[in-house]
Amino acid sequence: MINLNKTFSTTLKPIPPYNFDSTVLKPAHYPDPLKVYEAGKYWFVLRLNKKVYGIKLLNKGVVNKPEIQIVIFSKTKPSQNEIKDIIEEVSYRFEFQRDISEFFKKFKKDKVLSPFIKRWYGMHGSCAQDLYGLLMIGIFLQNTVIKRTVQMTKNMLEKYGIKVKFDNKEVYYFWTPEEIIKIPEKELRNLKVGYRAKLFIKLSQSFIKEKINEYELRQLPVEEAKERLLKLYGVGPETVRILLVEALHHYDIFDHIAPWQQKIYSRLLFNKKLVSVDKIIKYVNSKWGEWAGLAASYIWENIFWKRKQGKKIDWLEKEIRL
DNA sequence: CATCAGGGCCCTG
DNA sequence: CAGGGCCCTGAT
Repeated sequence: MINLNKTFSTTLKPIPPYNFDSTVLKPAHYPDPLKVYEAGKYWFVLRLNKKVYGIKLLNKGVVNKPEIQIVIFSKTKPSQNEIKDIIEEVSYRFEFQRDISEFFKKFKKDKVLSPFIKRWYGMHGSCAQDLYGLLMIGIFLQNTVIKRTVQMTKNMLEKYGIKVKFDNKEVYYFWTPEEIIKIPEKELRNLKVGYRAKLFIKLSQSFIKEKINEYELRQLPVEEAKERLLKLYGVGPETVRILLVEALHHYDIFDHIAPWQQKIYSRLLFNKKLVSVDKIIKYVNSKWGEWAGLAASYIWENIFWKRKQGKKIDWLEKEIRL
């Protein structure tokens, strides 16, 4: 267990509109011990430049005049440069400086989208993990049910991850690639991750050897980033979609739908049980173009927020199998 | 008790 | 390009 103390705090001003809660928390995600959320508050662990920080975000503003207090917890007092790097990284992950007002201007009167925009005005995409961390999550999701995904995540984090205590919260984060490649595959398999054990090792080796540079990937156009990520062993169309949309924040891609998602989109967009994947993709892209990915997320997250807020949606429960 | 699909992907033929 | 196999687990 790593104990961290409060060492720095400041207030940031994201570009409006910025909706804090719907940006930091994505109820469509499976429950994990990687963050703690309370209304207007968010705790997570940041691994940056070989150091470990606890980060607390506090909503101090409103959607049209957003202010976020960021509190840094660390072992030693961070230097000015360290602080600058941390703030830059957190700003990227939560899109404090991304102006998406164009999206709202363009679609506030859109027949389909307008009610969702009204409800979640200022919601951005976000990802508290780095690319490597999200990739690990992507592997946990492969070819299984959510219950087992949750179990595998817990097993692996408790054995090989780091448990960080700060601000009276306990939050986990992932191991480093360097650490996990030293573990024999058999030992990983003992944690009931199955064939994924091999993937964790191979992928971690790729991150070290091929020097997969997240910062470089962030600069690439979506198709180029996609091409590079698909070269990774164990990364296919669904995992790459997760990485592109969440870790690399691409709003302009909507080209893959897994079967369980197909059922949900069919209901949400067409009010039908099952519409072909091809038809859904064409519909979303033709309607919302370069904003297709973000538009889809407004419709997608909305139903999961309703669920989180206690609304019973029988057909949805059947599809997500928690 | 046995069988099987599941929030994919790789490999083979 | 289709289809089998992979790990394990809860559901049937």
